[in-house]
Amino acid sequence: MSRSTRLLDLIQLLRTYRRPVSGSALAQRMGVSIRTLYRDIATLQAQGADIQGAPGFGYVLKPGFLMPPMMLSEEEIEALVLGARWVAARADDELKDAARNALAKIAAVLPADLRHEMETNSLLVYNTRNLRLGTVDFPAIREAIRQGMKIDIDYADVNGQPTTRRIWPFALAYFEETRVLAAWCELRNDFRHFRTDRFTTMTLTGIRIPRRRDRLLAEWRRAHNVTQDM
Amino acid sequence: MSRSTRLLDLIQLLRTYRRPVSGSALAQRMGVSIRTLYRDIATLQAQGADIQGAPGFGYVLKPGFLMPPMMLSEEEIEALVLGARWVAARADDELKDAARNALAKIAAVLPADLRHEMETNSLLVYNTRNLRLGTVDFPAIREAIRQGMKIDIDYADVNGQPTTRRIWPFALAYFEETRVLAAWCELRNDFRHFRTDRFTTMTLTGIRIPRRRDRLLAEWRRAHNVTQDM
DNA sequence: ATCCTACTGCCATAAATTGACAGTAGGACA
DNA sequence: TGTCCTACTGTCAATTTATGGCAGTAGGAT
Repeated sequence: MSRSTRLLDLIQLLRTYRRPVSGSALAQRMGVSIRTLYRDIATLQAQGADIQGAPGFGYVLKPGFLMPPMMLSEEEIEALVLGARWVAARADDELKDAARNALAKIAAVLPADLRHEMETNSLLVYNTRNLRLGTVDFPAIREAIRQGMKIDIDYADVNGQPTTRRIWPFALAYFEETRVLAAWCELRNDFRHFRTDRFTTMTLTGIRIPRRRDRLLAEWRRAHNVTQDM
Repeated sequence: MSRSTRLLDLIQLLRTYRRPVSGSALAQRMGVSIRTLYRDIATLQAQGADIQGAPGFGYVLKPGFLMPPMMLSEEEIEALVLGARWVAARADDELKDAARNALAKIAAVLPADLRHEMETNSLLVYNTRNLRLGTVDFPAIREAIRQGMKIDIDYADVNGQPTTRRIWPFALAYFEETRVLAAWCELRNDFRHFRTDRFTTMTLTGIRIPRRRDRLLAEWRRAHNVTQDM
């Protein structure tokens, strides 16, 4: 048996256990040495499997590695597909792929009739307006927001010279034709909004933002009286 | 990338396609030679994946492969939430609720860390343009499309009197400020587009459309040379 | 203290993966 | 009919990866 099929089998085997299993038991079931079993576990963990092991205990696969079956109503499917299509039409390529992949994964765990509903959904999105986005690397921005990392940008203000600022990005707002990065600005020591088409450069610093993203977002909402109820 | 992770990725890639894909396209996406791609396909088939391939066509993955998809990635969650927020901001109330419910159902199957990611996602959607939608009952339109039911509308054409038409709606297109219903018009015996803000009345007839929605959509796409790749 | 277990490093051997090239074949289309 | 796009197979040499064994560390339960 090749290693790749063995890894798939190992996941399935782990899924059948509710209580911890020892590595040697798994190794015996898979017909490999204990050393190889440890390597297989490590590989699966590297791929995102939440396998917990403790000395003297054994292994358990925490749920959340594979998608469980789901039920959605027809209208919920319509909403998801429509939203994903807007993302595909309007966001960057990486997010577009992510939307496609998300729908495909959801479709795979829906019952057949709903999957058909999803595939033949006919709510379409067309955009006629041009986006003015600048040359910014949006995946990098989203990454920085997710990871809570400071970034440096050169920003051309409306009335003034371009300035270099270190900011703490926490939200990205999608408007019809532009996108605006909401951040805490170290230069101004306050919240500031940056239109992405006015960036000239952007550098990830790798420095952690000392505040939690959701806290910054909540504070910013209070400060600007902005609400978005989803 | 190791072969085992590549095989998993390949399944997921195949899941995102509904139409046949050529082996060379897949090979390019996966970053391997065509020869290796053929070997990977063969390996997956040997493990039970129902991948159908035909010379001159490409490959399709039939649903129902034993292995459920991997859990959603952070980026996929971002894409779904962003899309749902656009729906919530831009669609009718029923669809907005549906989007919210869909996210809740998805959140319910996510592991804790990803659920947190979903809840604190900070890609926002703001719309400044006004919608010109008329007084149409959008849930009823969507229902008619889903069920494949004819409807009667009074439509004020640009250059002429309002006319009453019986139409076969099969798609609803979301533009920035308007929505357009694509339908087969019994009056003109051809495809026609109806801006929803030019309807004065709309009546569900309860009469079945004698053609399948996806067929109408495909024919309309051919006739108008429209593509939407999701 | 001791037992069961997870986990790591190292190493020599064995096995697999890979890309390249050449070639066969099936279906669509002109 | 011929041409094009594609699936698919065989072979081979170079490279990469997998494997088992062994020695050793460490954590937790009794």
